[in-house]
Amino acid sequence: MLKYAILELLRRKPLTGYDIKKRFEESLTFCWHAEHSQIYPELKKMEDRGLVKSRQEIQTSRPNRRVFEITDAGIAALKTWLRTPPGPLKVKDDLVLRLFAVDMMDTEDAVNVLQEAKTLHRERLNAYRTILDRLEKEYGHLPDSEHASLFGPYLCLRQGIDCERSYVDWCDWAGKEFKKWRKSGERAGEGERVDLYASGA
Amino acid sequence: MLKYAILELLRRKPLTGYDIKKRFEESLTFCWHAEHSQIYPELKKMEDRGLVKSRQEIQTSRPNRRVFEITDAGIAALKTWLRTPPGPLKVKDDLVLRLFAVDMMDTEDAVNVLQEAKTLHRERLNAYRTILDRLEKEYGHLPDSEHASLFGPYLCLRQGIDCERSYVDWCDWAGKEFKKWRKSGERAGEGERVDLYASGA
DNA sequence: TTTGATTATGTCCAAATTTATATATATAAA
DNA sequence: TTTATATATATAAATTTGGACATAATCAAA
Repeated sequence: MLKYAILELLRRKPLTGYDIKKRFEESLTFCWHAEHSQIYPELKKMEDRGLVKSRQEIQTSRPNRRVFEITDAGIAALKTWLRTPPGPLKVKDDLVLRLFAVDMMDTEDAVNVLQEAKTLHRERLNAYRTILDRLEKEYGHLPDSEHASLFGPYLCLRQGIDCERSYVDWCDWAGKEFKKWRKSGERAGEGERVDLYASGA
Repeated sequence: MLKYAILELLRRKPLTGYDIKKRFEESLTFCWHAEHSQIYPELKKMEDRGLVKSRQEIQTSRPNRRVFEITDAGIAALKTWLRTPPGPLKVKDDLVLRLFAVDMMDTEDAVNVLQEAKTLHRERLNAYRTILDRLEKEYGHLPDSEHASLFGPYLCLRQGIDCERSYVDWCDWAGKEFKKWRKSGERAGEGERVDLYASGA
């Protein structure tokens, strides 16, 4: 799928691998993620298959950049993909997974982890809001804009914003709830092992 | 990390690979995902390293089950991991990624995709709510429960619930917004290509 | 003013993870 | 009769991660 994520970016503007990586980080973290060591080879493969084409830009101060541009074949491939049914959403959330076993954690560790998560997600939230605000300022109220290609980002950024806000709120709530719980005297590892599921299954 | 996700489940109760897969699907989709073709080999590796141990249960009607149980070494490994800082959250959301290019999609396709997404996420939402409700019925108000190991799930399920509810709402909103937009006459592919970012970068 | 961190570009490779598929068997439910 | 559930094994292919290696400017701190 990485291929299509890249095509969606290139459709808007020619970019280098470096740019693509940054955009994933800055504005698409709520729906995609890739390391640069994956992006560069992928671009190469895509070029071999004619989905993108590239040109070197010679620079003196910085390493030369290779700028990739989408081709007609790339646009066609993107359109085809858009018609295939989406697969399941996959999440790997290290933090929430840890908190599942919060009763085994030191109070300090748990509080820190929640605090850091809150910071991270608030930053993302702000980043998305900033982008959306700027778009609205530059192009007017988005659903009415003449720039059809901005409508998708308008929808998606809102998903990111909603999602991040709910995450931030949850961090707050969970932190408070946890502190109360610890104060009220529960100790790590106490109680029998209990399963989450009713019947033997 | 899969290893730790598994340990978190086994800590509560011995399970087969099949059980583990089901639990991921039923109650942890908002923070973890793995196929059974990944789970079984992982369990084997974990057994080699002494993190879990297993026994065969002979069955006549069904294939024999191999039930895995966490060892002391497994618990120790889990505790150690809990003290390491969480890495970044990674999401691959096929659907949202598609919608980024919603201006290239047929109206019908887009509406369908949003509709299906809504159904899926509402199902998950209900599943999480059901689990939480049952836990509260069985063990009382969770933060006050004597079962310390339920406090983590209490926090995490709420994260899942918040997150899914926000997703469901967004599907509704996005669907309406999209229909309005299409009615108001914007046509696919219209307008110049516009970049999401201000400065050349 | 030297030192270190960050940004801007990438390449390359090994290792680990993950997916996709095929193969089994047997019951029960639709 | 097909599909779903329960229970796995096996293997190839693809994806993804993590880290090392480059280079050079700029920016901030000591």
